[in-house]
Amino acid sequence: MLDVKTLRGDLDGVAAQLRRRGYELDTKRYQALEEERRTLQVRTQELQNERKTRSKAIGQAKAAGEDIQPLLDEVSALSDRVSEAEEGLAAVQRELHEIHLGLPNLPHPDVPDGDDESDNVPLRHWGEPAAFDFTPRDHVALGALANGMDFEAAARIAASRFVVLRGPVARLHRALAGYMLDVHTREHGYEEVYVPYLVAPQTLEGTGQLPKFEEDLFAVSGDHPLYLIPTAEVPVTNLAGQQIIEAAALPLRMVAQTPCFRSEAGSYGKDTRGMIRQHQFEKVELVHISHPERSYEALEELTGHAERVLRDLGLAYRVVTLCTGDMGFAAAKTYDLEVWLPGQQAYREISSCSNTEAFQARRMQARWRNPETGRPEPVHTLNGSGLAVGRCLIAVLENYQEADGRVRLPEVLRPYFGGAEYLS
RNA sequence: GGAGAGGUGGCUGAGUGGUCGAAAGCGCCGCACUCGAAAUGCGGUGACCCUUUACGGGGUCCGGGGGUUCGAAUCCCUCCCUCUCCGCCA
Repeated sequence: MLDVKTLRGDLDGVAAQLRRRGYELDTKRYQALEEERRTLQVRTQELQNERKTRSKAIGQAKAAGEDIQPLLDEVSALSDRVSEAEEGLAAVQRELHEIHLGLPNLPHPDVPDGDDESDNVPLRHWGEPAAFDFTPRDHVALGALANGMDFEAAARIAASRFVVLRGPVARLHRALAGYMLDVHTREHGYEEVYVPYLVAPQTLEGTGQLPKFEEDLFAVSGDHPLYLIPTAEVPVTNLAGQQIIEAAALPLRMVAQTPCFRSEAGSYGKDTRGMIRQHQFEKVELVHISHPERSYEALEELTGHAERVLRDLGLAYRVVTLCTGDMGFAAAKTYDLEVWLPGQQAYREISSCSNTEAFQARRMQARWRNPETGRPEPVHTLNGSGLAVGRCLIAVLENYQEADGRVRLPEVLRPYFGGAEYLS
């Protein structure tokens, strides 16, 4: 949610910034609604004040043993007028609130303009795409070779866009997640958290998935309206929701490994082969709850923490700054990490690190106490994959394959395999 | 799943349908006392929103929602949550 004070004070400025990311705000309608709201609110509060004062007087008169009937007659109609005013105000406020919930975040000034991913700006590279003296297989072929990746079984017991991993491949998957958690908790100072995978609608509203993107989610049938989380960002960031955090406690850094569930509606033709785009995948997620003035330093740090994993694994990657048109709804600035996949001869997204500034914090009322003002103010929230485990599995398989189809293990993963050099 | 108890400010915990955003204690902040600290005394100390250049003024909030009433923390309905006992279970 944007700051309503900014919206009121600089509506055209806000509209211009939203236009950068392709969002057209109807400023005339907004202005009109806002004026209506102001009038109604002032009027409503006056009426409430009158009712309060008069009711108090009745109480006093009664206590004094006076006849209160004349007073009662006098206020009899007032109550209805108050309710009427309250309802009118509530309706306008609901309408404004809906608009507010639908507005995407403002892009940071540094974010390049653009329409889609082709306008993203590469920032830096690390490592060189692996050279093979044979034609590298993709992960589907490698997985089949090891009898460790079974899409048919998954389709049989669930649906397409699921996978069953077996044996060494399943173990590699677990090792990757374990390794990431170990690095982030031991060396980067994150607190490991275990969170619900089903969350309430207001939680998804807090991070921005609802109300606009319900079609991307899986809802669960039952007595409670619950959704499967599309990312651990949702439950973990919301841990700060409805809280007032003392300044000394900032920043909070949390890491969680969770499955992520996405309906992938609207991506029917895309990445149908293999594990690239699944309805369920595992991710190790990093979340920062930051002091507002330090959130951009935090974004660099967080991105660095995700990069660290790729470097440790010896995987070539690049960092790109997303353009205004490719950024997520809640983000003010996003870096994507793209790993080299020999099977596709392309860099593919493996992590996305964003600063949402106060956008999510306002929605979920995540605040800190500013010692300078003594008042609660919104924190800044950041999140990033550190990393997407499924895609990381693909990257390791494809980058570490040898001519005979065997897969060598990156040094840092060998302790998770009893020191073995090869996956088996 | 069955039976019962309860959800009040940072915490503990009072609260009669009427001047209650709410006693008291603790905690925290300021001041006084002190060389300093402790103890003590005095004062202050919730969130959200509207309005105002400012000083200030006003409204809402006692788990959520709805109702009764001139007036609801207090009465009624409903949902959620917590605790205790029983059952069941990883």
